[in-house]
Amino acid sequence: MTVEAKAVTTPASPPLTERQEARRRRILHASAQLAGRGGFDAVQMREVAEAAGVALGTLYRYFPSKVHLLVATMQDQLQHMHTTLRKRPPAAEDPAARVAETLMRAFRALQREPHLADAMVRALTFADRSVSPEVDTVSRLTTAIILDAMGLESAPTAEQLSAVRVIEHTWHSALITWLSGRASIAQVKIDIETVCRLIDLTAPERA
Amino acid sequence: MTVEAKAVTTPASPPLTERQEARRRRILHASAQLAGRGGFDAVQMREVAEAAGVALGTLYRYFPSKVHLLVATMQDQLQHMHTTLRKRPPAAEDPAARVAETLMRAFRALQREPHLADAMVRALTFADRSVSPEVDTVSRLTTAIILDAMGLESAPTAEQLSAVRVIEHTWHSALITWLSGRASIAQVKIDIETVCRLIDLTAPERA
DNA sequence: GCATAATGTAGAACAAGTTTCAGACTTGAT
DNA sequence: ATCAAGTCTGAAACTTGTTCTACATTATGC
Repeated sequence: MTVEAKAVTTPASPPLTERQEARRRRILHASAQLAGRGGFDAVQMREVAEAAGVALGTLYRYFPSKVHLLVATMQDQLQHMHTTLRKRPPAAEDPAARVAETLMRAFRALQREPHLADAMVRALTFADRSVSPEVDTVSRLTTAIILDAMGLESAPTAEQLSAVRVIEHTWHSALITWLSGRASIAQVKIDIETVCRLIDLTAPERA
Repeated sequence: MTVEAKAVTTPASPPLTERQEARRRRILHASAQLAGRGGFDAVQMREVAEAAGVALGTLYRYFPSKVHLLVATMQDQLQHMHTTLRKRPPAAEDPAARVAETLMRAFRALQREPHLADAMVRALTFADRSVSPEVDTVSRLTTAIILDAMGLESAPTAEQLSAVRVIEHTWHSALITWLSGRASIAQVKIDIETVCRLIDLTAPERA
């Protein structure tokens, strides 16, 4: 039996009423919608507010900046992705290949909505300290997805966690180079496969 | 005798007059100056123009956007870094350690000017397609630095180039996490050392 | 049910990146 | 030396993220 990842969710500061939850949802939906065509620049706060049927001030109460909004959007999308990926776990045998397979699956999903990917990833890497908690949540989610894919029997070692961190770095940065047209899909694939080799290197057996 | 990296410079589109070269230099200096305290946000185009003693329109003729300006600033700084690093090549024996040592040295240099680092790295990862050529130049420079540090006897293999790409990804992304306060200096060090292990993995001897 | 604090709305106002434009200044070829 | 083309300047205008304000609506404790 493989290790279950702990639930990775927001701390849910104050409980929201139903209408508030609905507003929040409408906002995130509008955000993803606008991001879907046009990417980062197309997500204009006024438009998001209008599309969500909410005043600009309210939008800012829910998400204190455009970057907060887009990072929350990413969190939302990642959640979906995680459940989707869990449905059909990677087929490969060794952990490295499983992780590579999972990331490539995620990558193909992103390719279907490149503009949305652009908005989310750009926001993620552009986020400054004021967005750290939210970005951290996204990071934990990503880590959970990768650890899931590894299908470990037991808790990961410190070395393995380091490898996962590096994989995450590569994942984000490779996405950026692809989104900005400086790397091909094939190149991203190679980069992912290359970095996943670190997993073999840090397998506990080899100590 | 180790392989000499080819010169990595800008294509130098139209030759600039002396006064233009001086203007360009003043602009870059002002940019680095302002970035040095305050980071990305402190680099305000009007202020750069004023500090450089040029009109706003002129600034935009030289650098078509703030991101272009900051990426050019990074290019400039990297150039310095490269020559500085070359003066004292890394002491370690194996290539992986040499690269890690070099990157850590660069990292320490950045730590001395964290705000400047912030401005440059944020601009680099935020850059969209319109800045691709400039970002590419920065990337080639970084690659050159890493290959230099490896101290190869012969031209790098495709595998080694992949490893270098991944190292670069990790380098940028790790810097981001450090700059946004989500990773400690120690953590960045670990990440760098972890990813550098890929170099051993791709050494031609092991084929 | 009511007082009140919190939340939401509309819209103006502000900040900084970017664009535009008319006129002055350089430069380079003749 | 002169004319044309290209460059620079100063200043205003425009765009979009963000903040603020005055007022309406909703939620909550009593």
